[in-house]
Amino acid sequence: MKITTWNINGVKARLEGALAYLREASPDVICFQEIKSVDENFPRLEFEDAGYNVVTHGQKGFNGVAILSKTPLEDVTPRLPGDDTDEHARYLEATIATQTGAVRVASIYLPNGNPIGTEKFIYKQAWMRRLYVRMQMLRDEEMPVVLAGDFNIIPEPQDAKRPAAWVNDALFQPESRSFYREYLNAGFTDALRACHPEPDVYTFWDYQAGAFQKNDGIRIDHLLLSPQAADRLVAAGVDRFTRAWEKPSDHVPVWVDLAL
DNA sequence: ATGGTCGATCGTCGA
Repeated sequence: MKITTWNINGVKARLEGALAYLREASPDVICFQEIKSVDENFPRLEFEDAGYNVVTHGQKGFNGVAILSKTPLEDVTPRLPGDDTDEHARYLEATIATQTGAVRVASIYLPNGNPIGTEKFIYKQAWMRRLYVRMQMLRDEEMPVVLAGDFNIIPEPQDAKRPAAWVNDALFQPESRSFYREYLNAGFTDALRACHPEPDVYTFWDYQAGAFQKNDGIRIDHLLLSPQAADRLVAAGVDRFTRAWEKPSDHVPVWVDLAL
């Protein structure tokens, strides 16, 4: 079972590219972030025609997440618990039946948090703390869980071509990296790093300054597996070829293959 | 040092 995450940076701008990717890669499940669309304007029919069930949690102008699955999505719950005043559309969970049972999947768009020293970084830290609480709950349910999304965290220096360029960025702050380590220490597995210990594994290249041509990237899109999912880990990878397409997203799809 | 790129939306924010 192939589960993919992709920050598409606007579903309207990326519709043709996203449909082309689904035809080519044919993931069983794909989690989108930054759909930048309200639910009513999401091109649901186009994705349904491509063979996917669709659930969205959108908002006007920015943010917004979605989960698409070849098989039905059940127990769909938007919003990360822990702050009823948080209006950002950044989190969506759903359950998908498998041959051996079920897998719980979350599409996550963790706050960017820049610039540091502002409310935005405070909000990011609170959000990371709320996610940690939710992850402990999910882990304790002892079922396969996949947290898939744009975490906006560069976990280690090896996850950036030029780590020194990010030392004042919210994505590489000690607080951000510390939360990521807490997620791993809570029992979750970084699927991509587990399968690819080599250097130069990136998922995002800025649109500016020819970053992709220079492979000046960072690894910020992650797939975290609960123990029951990690037990079934077969492979993981980055589909960086989409970054060379016309009108690319600045992120590329990251996938995991689980024997579920 | 500045501006450099996108998307949503239509002046400006978010990334």
